[in-house]
Amino acid sequence: MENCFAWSDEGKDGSSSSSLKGPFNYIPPSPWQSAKPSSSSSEGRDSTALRIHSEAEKRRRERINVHLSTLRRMVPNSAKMDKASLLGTVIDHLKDLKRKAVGIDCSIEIPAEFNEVKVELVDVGNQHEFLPAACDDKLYIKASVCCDDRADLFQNLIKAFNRLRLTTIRADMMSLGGRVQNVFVLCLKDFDTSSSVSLSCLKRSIRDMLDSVISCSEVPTSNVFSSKKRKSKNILHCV
Amino acid sequence: MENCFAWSDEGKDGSSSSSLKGPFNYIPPSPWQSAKPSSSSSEGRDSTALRIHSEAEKRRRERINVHLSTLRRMVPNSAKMDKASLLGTVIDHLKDLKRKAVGIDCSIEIPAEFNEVKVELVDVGNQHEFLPAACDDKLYIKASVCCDDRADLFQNLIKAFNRLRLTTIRADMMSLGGRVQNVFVLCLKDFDTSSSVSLSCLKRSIRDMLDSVISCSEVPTSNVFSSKKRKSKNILHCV
DNA sequence: CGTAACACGTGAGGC
DNA sequence: TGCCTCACGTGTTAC
Repeated sequence: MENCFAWSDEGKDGSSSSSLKGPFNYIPPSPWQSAKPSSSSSEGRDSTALRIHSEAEKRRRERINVHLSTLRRMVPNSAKMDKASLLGTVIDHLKDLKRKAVGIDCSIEIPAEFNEVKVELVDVGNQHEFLPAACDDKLYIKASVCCDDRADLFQNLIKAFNRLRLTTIRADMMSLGGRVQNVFVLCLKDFDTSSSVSLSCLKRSIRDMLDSVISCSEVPTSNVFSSKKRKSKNILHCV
Repeated sequence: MENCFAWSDEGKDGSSSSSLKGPFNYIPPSPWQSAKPSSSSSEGRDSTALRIHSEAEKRRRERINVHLSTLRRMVPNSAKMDKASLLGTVIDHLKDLKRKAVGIDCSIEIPAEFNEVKVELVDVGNQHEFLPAACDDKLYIKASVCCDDRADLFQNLIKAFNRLRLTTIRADMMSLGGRVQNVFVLCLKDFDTSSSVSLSCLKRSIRDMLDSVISCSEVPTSNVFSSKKRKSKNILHCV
């Protein structure tokens, strides 16, 4: 329904068919002899110009709306939002992500007193609407553990990740008073997005694995960081 | 364009009133006696309705455009971009930041063979057009050093930051083969955005300070990480 | 009935 | 000149 007024679509033939345009009954100055290009053909040309103009405008609107739809897919809970609100939340997300991107929001926190294991999917974009953690056949997972510091903890965790075919992309760590908080970003490569693998099942496997690693009661022979080092780390992260 | 011919839309009142629309030269039925509400006021009411309708539409457009302007300020080089392209770059930035936010892009790299000091302002938003690193009177700076690992390096750096009244927000570190790469996010609080402080001067101060700290030739008594620890870190960051 | 949101076609102005 | 972008007013639909 691009142009319901496009009666003489190509406009080649002298179609007086054009007549009706607009809601009102007008005899719009139809191109009487459209075959004749010049002379008094300003009318026919105008209608053609108007047509291609409105079509171009439609294309422009569509281009914008496609991008808006993409943005709508990228920010959560934005379905049924009007355009202005959508852009508003996009702005908020952008600010938020800019702060996150440089670590200002300090997502890694002081190690808690109690042991804790967390596993969550990492939302990396828009490729898969209901599978936001997948991107380019890679699934990203964030796993964090908080427990007593042990010398072997770190490599045990890495080994366990490898056993689950998870690649460690990045690790943040913070140690304080014999407690340690580790945050890992893991990557599951060659992830088949069409498979019916249960993500919650995968998450549970990782969680169980982490639980077993940190509850493995080895002697806390020595902390990872020397006391001197730990002292300097105390200065850190207090913002 | 479902029904472009829907002139007698609701068809309630026999309003041919709506008449003027479109580009044709009509004397728009101005509210002759606007004081008189009813009677044969379908004309006046319609024109009033049309007016508030167009005003509301104008407000809606403005709301959207305000947000677009904000977005334009938030993404670089987007002045003089048309709306569609602007939204496209916003989408790209959003994807990019989402990846950065979770550390997938692994901005911290393997320590290089040569010593290196980098200082850069952190772009955190839109508050100040030509001062993107400032936000809520805070100036954020990212400083990274790459040098030989020494036991005292870390706290010396922290102390030096404190001397410059810089708060350490976050520290990433990676050690490999006796070399260390540290990345700090620093915050300069109560930053007066209206002052004529030269940012390049501030950056130079920080850079000079870092240079002097890492070139201070103390004996590399012991590395920060134990060899066991370093081994496990080698597994890391290889993606 | 009002209100709000959207798509549409069109005039204006910039290369 | 022609194409592109934008703002505008309007028709239409949904609550």
